[in-house]
Amino acid sequence: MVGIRDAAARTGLSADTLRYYERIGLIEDVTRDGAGHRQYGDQDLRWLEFLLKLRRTGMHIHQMTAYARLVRQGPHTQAARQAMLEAHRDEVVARIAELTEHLSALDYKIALYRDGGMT
Amino acid sequence: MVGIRDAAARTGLSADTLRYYERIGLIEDVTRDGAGHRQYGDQDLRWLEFLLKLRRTGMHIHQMTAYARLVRQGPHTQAARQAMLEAHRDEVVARIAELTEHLSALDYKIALYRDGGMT
DNA sequence: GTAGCCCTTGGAGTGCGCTCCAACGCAACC
DNA sequence: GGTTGCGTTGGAGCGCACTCCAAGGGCTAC
Repeated sequence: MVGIRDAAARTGLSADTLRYYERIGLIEDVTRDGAGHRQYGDQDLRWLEFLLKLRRTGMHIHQMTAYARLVRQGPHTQAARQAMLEAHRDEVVARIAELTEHLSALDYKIALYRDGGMT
Repeated sequence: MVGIRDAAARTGLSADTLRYYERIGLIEDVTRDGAGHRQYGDQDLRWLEFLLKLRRTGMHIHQMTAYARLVRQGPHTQAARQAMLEAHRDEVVARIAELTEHLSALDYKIALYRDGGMT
């Protein structure tokens, strides 16, 4: 069990963002210590790391809250969750393809500069 | 020479965005017809397509305006422009690597759902 | 000449994802 | 018991990249 400061340091999110994520329902209500301070367990940290992966691959916050809601609703939402992840996966694949394509254009332009062919 | 509507259609940007890009100095003042309407030439369209590539690879608007400013200043800024593009290229490569890495995590999770291993 | 349409402008508004703030609480240490 | 330090809350503010709006101008068709 770690405080919000440590949870922030471990996940790379800010303490403000952790509180924000809780507010919008991305994280289930975190347990509190005697002073009312949040205490994050291993499960919380793993969930946060997973959320961060979704976020860093461009999933929108509202989709993430939808996914989180499904998780909370229990095992009968597995198929829906799987479908969400698969749809997102396809978007990530497409994004990688787009970046790779534009990268060649960028490389081509850089080569022109290197050859002194640009004015 | 095409009007703003056609330029928007061809580049995939909106007419509003084209005017916005001009306002912030991303595009040099576009020539106008008798009625004061913008007319985009081939060179303008090629420049817009290049801007769009930078944008779609995650370059920030203010970096793009910096690049545009260098182009306007003439040939003696070639080295600076090349450096900007190379730095951006490195970011794109890093971004692709990150996406690819997170993609495996996503695939792993999807496989768990497929095997019925998730609750 | 008037209706319809597309364009112009400056400026305000929007949605996203945080980020910051003031006011306060509690616990520990001197 | 005062100070320090870390946390709490609700709500306001921010930066980005557009996006929309009202008011108006000019061309074309009828």
